[in-house]
Amino acid sequence: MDLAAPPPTLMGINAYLLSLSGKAGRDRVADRLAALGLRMWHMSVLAALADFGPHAQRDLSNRLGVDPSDMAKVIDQLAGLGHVGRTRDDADRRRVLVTVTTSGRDLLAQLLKETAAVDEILLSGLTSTERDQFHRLLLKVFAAARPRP
Amino acid sequence: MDLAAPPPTLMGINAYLLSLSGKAGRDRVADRLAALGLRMWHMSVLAALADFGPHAQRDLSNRLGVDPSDMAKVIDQLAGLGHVGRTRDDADRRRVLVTVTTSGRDLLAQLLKETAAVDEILLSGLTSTERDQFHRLLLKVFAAARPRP
DNA sequence: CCAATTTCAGTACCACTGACATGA
DNA sequence: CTCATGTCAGTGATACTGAAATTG
Repeated sequence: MDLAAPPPTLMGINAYLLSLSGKAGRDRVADRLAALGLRMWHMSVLAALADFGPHAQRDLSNRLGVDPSDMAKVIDQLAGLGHVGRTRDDADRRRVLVTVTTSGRDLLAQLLKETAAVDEILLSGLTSTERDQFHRLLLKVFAAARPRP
Repeated sequence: MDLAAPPPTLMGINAYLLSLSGKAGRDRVADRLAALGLRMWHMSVLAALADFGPHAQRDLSNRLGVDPSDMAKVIDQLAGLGHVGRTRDDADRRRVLVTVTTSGRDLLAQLLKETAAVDEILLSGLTSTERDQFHRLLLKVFAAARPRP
């Protein structure tokens, strides 16, 4: 008996496979980003700002599904490194307008290379056609899994 | 601008999609199992015992990728509920032989129904053909993601 | 004496909760 | 006064670390 083989019963459960594959992927990304003192949320914030422009801090939390309490720390660190700028909104001075800097865009490009390398590992067993299929289906699963009302 | 839309840049990263979808699936399973006072590892242990027969505790840890320190607690709880039996191995008295009981098998069947319900949610956006495709590809991704030497 | 297995206590990390200050 | 926003300290769950006890 192969003592390393996973139980066939569990291999039939998509939630189980998804959960462990996701954790493995997250850990691999985390390892690579830890060398830069960053985590996945830092990349998410930079991507949201690059894609959609300046955000109020709360809008960033909503879009990325991150707790506002944690978002404060992430923005703090990115601002300290000069990757984002933080200015009070003149129209509504409760709001903090967060914008990405040039160095932030450069950092994002670097982080995307790291995640691409992880993707290459995760999808190493798939052909080019299968990778396209998987990504297309995973987007649908992501959309169905996300809503947590 | 849709303030809820996720950044397109992130939607291109499989590791990101996998990580969040996996977490969402794990949370949904956890919610359903929490009502029974159980977690995903309890189900994993029962499945391994049902599929492969009795295990030494350490072999269970290796097969499922769970820390031996945590496995002790999981086995303790399952034994307390009468779902597994624990006996010292006569051949090597350092080892504890864990076996699944009838009530353990019944519990496993019940837990599998819960995970099937979660799978139904996660795959709700996919056709029958797409579900087969996704599961087949996810198995390959799982195999590539698992090894953490 | 050294290695393997199980067990326990302590640590680190992450996500969330609740309370507070500021401002609309 | 009320509501929204941002900030901070604390909590709970999870995973790992290190050491002790038992046995080979």
